Amino acid sequence: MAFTMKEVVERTGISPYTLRFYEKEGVLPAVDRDANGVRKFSDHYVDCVEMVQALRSTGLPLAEIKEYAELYKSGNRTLPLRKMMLLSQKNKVEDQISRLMKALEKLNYKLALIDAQENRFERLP
Amino acid sequence: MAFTMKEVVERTGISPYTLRFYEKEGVLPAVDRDANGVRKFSDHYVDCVEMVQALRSTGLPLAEIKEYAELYKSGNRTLPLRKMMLLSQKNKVEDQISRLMKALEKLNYKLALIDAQENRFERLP
DNA sequence: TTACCGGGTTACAGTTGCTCGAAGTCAAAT
DNA sequence: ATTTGACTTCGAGCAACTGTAACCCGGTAA
Repeated sequence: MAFTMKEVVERTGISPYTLRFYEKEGVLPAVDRDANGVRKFSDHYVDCVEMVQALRSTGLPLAEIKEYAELYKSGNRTLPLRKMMLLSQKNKVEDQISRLMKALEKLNYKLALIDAQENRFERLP
Repeated sequence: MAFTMKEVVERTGISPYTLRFYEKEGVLPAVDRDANGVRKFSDHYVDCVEMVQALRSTGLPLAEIKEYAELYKSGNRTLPLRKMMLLSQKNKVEDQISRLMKALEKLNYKLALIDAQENRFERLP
């Protein structure tokens, strides 16, 4: 199952610029190419892309994602370290979620104020 | 109630660099100064800072926060527009939260895999 | 055949949102 | 007297893209 660049872009929502950028930076491994040098992405590669995307979406810097990828390549010896990284990131994500919830509350509060304000206008003689 | 820069930094967690940057960019209004040109922040100003922080923490670009601030300055005439901005941002925040939840699930899944892996090691003869 | 399309390459400039250092001023505190 | 901690402007640097330029290459359609 080999995907084209276009398909991977559709599947992941990551732009081709970014995919190439990740590859260049070593965040993603070098992609297989066909005879013409055209990238063909394997299922497993797409899984990698999705993992990078997930980590990135939590704000983990590329440098650390790269580190994680390298640990992954180094085999099972690095499992405990990778586990620690994931646990630490899990905590950060939980923090982020609660911060977003707070922001959401603030937004709702502001919206409620605006509603009150609007109703005051409507009640003017 | 006037606060010093230091107090505002402590209260909001925003760095002095960033506060000055926001002011310079017009995201925050010009601050009152004392005779020596030292910034003194009013209660209301700190509220503004917190609103900017909340909006920013949701990923709203500074340009749009600035726009919002300008609408705010223009008075009640702009209420409906501001309401729409807040509603749109509310939706985005909800999206973000659900994306983070997904990322969290993925992390938990990976962690579960690692646990399974670790247990397999422990069971080796 | 020619034209176009969609892919490839390198290289580099631009954007956003900070983050920080340099280099200087000034006033109050030790 | 000196240190502390504000302030100023300017400008560089960073992360993570995002996009442009200028080129190549192979397959398909008119």
